[in-house]
Amino acid sequence: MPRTGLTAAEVVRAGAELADEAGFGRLTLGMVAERLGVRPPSLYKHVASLADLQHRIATLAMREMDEAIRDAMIGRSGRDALAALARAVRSYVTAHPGRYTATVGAQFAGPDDPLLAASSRVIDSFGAVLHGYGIAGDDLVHAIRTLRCTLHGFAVLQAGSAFQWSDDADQSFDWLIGFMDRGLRA
Amino acid sequence: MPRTGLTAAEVVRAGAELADEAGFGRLTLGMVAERLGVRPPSLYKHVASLADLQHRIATLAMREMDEAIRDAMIGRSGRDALAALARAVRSYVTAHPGRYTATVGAQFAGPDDPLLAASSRVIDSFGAVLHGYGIAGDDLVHAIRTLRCTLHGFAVLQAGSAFQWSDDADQSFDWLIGFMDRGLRA
DNA sequence: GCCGTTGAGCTAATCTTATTAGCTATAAGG
DNA sequence: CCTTATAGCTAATAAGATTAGCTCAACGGC
Repeated sequence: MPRTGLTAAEVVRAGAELADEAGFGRLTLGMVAERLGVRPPSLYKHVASLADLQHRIATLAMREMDEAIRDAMIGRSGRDALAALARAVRSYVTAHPGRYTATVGAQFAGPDDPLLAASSRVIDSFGAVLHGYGIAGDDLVHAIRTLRCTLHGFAVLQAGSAFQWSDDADQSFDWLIGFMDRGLRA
Repeated sequence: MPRTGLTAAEVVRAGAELADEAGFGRLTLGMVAERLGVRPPSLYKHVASLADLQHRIATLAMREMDEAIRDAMIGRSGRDALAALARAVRSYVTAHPGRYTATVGAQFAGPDDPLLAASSRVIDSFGAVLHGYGIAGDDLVHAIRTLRCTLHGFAVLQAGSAFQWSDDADQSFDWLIGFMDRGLRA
């Protein structure tokens, strides 16, 4: 019984990879265990349940996406920042559809939920973009929600490969960015 | 063994109601069977599997939403039509979160899939709105996709009750409509 | 009104997966 | 070297989907 020296982080990583490969909805603890070379019950030493693993994958996704967004937005503002943010989201979701899907149904467990913290950081980047558009006050919260809806909608459809977007996907995405840019100019 | 006289439509209806009540992700054949007063295996005389039931619920949702949208849009054009469409979607998703969620991961089974037909009719309404904005040609397909992303994003968040939107939800939704209206004016 | 056929609904059984209980031996600290 | 905490294991339970095969109610033809 050689100790594998597993950590919770490795379990979540394996789960995230499998979610991307097989689809979040098809993720099972058996798959994760096999990938890690252990038996399914052993995973319970690191995560509390399948639901817990799913929640951790969502948290990982939010953190990774936050980082990708921040990297992409450095030194940009206005429409340039908006486009960078949107493209970062698109890249992340395309590369990690399973992880993004984990965030879709995820609920915050409480005020200390790390998923909440990660989500808030992403929202902060939305706010930063809107700052460049001179949006503030009451409008700010409405605009943040609006931006979130739009990008989330794109991301959900992308993650579910619901797009039949033939070869003009890039053009449509550019159109989407222009659409948001116009919409944010009051 | 009194024959219940069940039909596939009734099974789907019961499934849709339960999805709205308990959450799409928690829907089980056992729940549906109990609601209908039969044993779980009996459902297989009407639907092929749980996945089939889920797909049929998605189809029902698309049809119902299509009808709601068409009713709401009658005699309207331009921003008025856009607002009517958006509000119809919002009403439907609020009333039927489980059914809408069924549409999220749904895939088209083929060119004859009734879900495809129902979805196409909804998309037609999107096109009708855009017609009022004078959008045509190459832009039309991009604008349809953009509108779909935005409304789908809102709907997914609404269905998942991911909004903490306190009491200013209506204002935010109005802002969303204004945002789309501005974005569609080229 | 009687008879045969169809199929709706049933019970029993199988399979997959999540999850718990309880054991064991490894690795780390003294 | 010895103690102890615990990672990982096997065995067992439970929920849920699904299949096999039975039975009898309803319907059409006579």
